[in-house]
Amino acid sequence: MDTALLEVFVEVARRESFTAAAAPLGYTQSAISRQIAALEAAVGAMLFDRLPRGVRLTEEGRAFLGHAEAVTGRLRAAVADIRAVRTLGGGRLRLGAIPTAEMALVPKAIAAFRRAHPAVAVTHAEGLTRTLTAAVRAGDLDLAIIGTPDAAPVFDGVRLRRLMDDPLAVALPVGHRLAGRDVVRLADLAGENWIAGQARPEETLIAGVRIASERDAEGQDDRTQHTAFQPVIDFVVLEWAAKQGFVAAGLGVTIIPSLAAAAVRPDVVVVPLDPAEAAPRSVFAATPEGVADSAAAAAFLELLTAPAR
Amino acid sequence: MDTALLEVFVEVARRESFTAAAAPLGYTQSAISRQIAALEAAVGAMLFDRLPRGVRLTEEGRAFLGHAEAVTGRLRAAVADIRAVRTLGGGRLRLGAIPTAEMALVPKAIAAFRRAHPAVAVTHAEGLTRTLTAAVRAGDLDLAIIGTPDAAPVFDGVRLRRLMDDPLAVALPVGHRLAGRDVVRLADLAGENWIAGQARPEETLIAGVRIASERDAEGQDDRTQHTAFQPVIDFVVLEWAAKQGFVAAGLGVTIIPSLAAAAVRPDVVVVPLDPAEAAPRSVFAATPEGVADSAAAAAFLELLTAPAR
DNA sequence: GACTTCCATGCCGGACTAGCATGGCGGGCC
DNA sequence: GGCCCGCCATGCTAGTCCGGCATGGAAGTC
Repeated sequence: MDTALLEVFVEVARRESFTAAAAPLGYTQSAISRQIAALEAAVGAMLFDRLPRGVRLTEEGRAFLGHAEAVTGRLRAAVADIRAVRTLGGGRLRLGAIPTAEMALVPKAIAAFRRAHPAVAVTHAEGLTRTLTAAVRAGDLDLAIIGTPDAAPVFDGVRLRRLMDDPLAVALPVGHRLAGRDVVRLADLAGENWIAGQARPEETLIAGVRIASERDAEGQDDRTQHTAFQPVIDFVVLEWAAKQGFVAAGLGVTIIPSLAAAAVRPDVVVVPLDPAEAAPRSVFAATPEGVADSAAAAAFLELLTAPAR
Repeated sequence: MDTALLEVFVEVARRESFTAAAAPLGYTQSAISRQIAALEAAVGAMLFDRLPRGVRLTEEGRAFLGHAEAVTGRLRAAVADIRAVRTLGGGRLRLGAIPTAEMALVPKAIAAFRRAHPAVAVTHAEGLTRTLTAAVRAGDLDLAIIGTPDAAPVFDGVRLRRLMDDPLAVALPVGHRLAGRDVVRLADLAGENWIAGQARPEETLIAGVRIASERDAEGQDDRTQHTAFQPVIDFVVLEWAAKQGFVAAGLGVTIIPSLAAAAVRPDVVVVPLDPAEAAPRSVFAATPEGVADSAAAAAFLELLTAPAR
C-alpha cells in the first residue's frame, strides 16, 4: 500500500470532500476519487459515505483514521531519524581499542566526541588486536584502535589507517641506575630481573627480543638488531597496574609502550628504548573494508587524527 | 512510499541478503535490488552496505529498521481494526432516543446488544424527535429512536423504519372511577383535572384533542374524531416521575404513551384510550439517508425489531 | 426548471515495475 | 594460482499502473 494514499485519506477526512482535498494535495478530483477507491479496496471496507455535499467517514473510516495518521507520522519520524544519524544528531558509535589506547588516547577522544555530538550513543569495548579486527570485520564494531609491531599490517576485510607510532620504553623503579638516562639500549638491561606481561606475542611486553624473533619468523624485513639478549623472567603479571607495583617495589623492570607511559605512577620511571633495537609498534584505526564509514565513525576518526598529529 | 518496500527492507535486513530475501517475498533478486535502491533514494540514505557475501545494515539502516517494522505492524493493526468494526469486534454505536423509548425499549435493546457485542462502545443521548433527526442527518448519531403522531412522516436526509405503534393511554390514580375500564373514551374524561406535560406539541402529553387539532392544521388525513372536549389544566409538570406523583395523589389525570406504561408506579393505573379517538403515535428508527448502516447500527436495529414484533 | 456542486468512470498517454539476461567483483576450492 | 561460484547492479522490454481530461449521474439551490 502506498503511503501517499494515507496522506490523501487523512486530507479527505479532514475536509470531508474529495474535491476540496484535491488542490492542496496537487491532484485532480478524479485522482482523489480513484485513490480512495484503491485504498478502500486495499483495506476491504468503505471508508467514506458519499453524500450529496461531500463525503463523511464511515465507522470503519473513523477506526482507520488514527492508524493512518500514526503511520504517516511514524514515517516522517523515520526519515528524520535517518537524517539525525547522518548529521550526528543521533545513532550510535561502537568503538573498540587495545588496553594501552584505552589509557589516554581513546578516553580523551571519546570525551571530545561527546562534547561535539552528545546525541550519539558511544559504546566501547576493550580487546586485543586480533579480537578487535575480527569484530570490525563482522560488523560488531564501527571502529577499533589496534596496535601491531608491523608497520604495514594487513587484515582481511579491515581497512587500516595509521594513527601514530608507539615506541617501546622500559619501566624502572625510581632510583634505578638507568632511571636518569635519555635512552636505554637492550645491552644496558642485561642482568635485570623482568616482570612479564601477557603471553600473547602480539601484545607481549617482555622485550624487543621476542618481537624481533617473531618478526624474523614471519620473514619480514627486520629493522631490529639481533641480540644475544636473554631476559630473566621472575614474575608474570597480567594487570598493568599490578605490574607497576612490582616495578616500583624494585622486583624487576618491564617493557611498556610509550602510549601507556603518560599514565604511570610517580614511583616508576619510564625511559625510551633505542628505536634502532626495538622497532616501535604502530597504532591504527580499523574500520570495515569496502564500506563507507558511518558519519559518527568518520567524525571520531577526525578527532583521533587531529590530536595525534 | 510504498509499504511493500518496507516489507522488503525488513526481510532483507533479517536475512542480510538480497538474493535470500527474494524467494520468500515472491520476487527476483533484481527486483529486490531495485526496490532497496528506490527506498534508499526515498529516505535519502544508504540503508545497506554491500558486501561480497551479502549486505549489512548501515547505521542509518539500523535507525530505520525499527520504524519500518512499526509502520508495517501498525498497518496490519489498522486493517484488523477495520475488520473488527465490520464484525462488531470493535468500533462504536452512537444512539439517540426520545424519553419514552429510554424507559424500557432502548435500555433493554442496549443490554442485549452489549451481551452480544461487548467490544462495541455504545453511547446514547436523550432528545426530542426534531433534535434527534437533525443529529442523525449531521452524522452525529448512527441511529435514533423517534416518535411522531404522523404514521408516515418525512425528514430530510433521514431514513425511517417503523418499529411499532405507541397508543395513547390515560394515567389514573388507583381507585379512580375509570381505573377498572379496558378502554377509555375522551368523553369519559370530561370534568377531570389535567396534569400537563411539556409544552412542545410533538411531545405533548395533554390530550388527543391537541394532537387532533395539530394534525388538522397540517391538513393531513384525520383519523381522530373531532370532539368538543376541553381539558382543564391544573398543573404543568415536566418531569415524568413527578407527574406520576401528582396523579397518584389524586390531583388529576394525564395522558401517557403506552410505551411508558410499563414503567409506571404501583399507585398509578394506566388505561388505554380509544384508538379511534386518539391516533397512536408511531415509533421509528432513524438512520442517515443514502448511507449504508454501520454494522453496529444494523445489528442494533435487528435487536430492536425482533422484540418489537 | 435550469444551474451548480460533487463524486464516478471511460479513455489515453506517460511512468513505473518486474523479469530476464548479463556484467562486475570478490571469495573459496582444487 | 586459476577457475568456479555466489552476490549485487543494470540495460532492456513487456505489462501494469496511475493521473488527467472529459463526461455522466445524482442531488441540492435559486
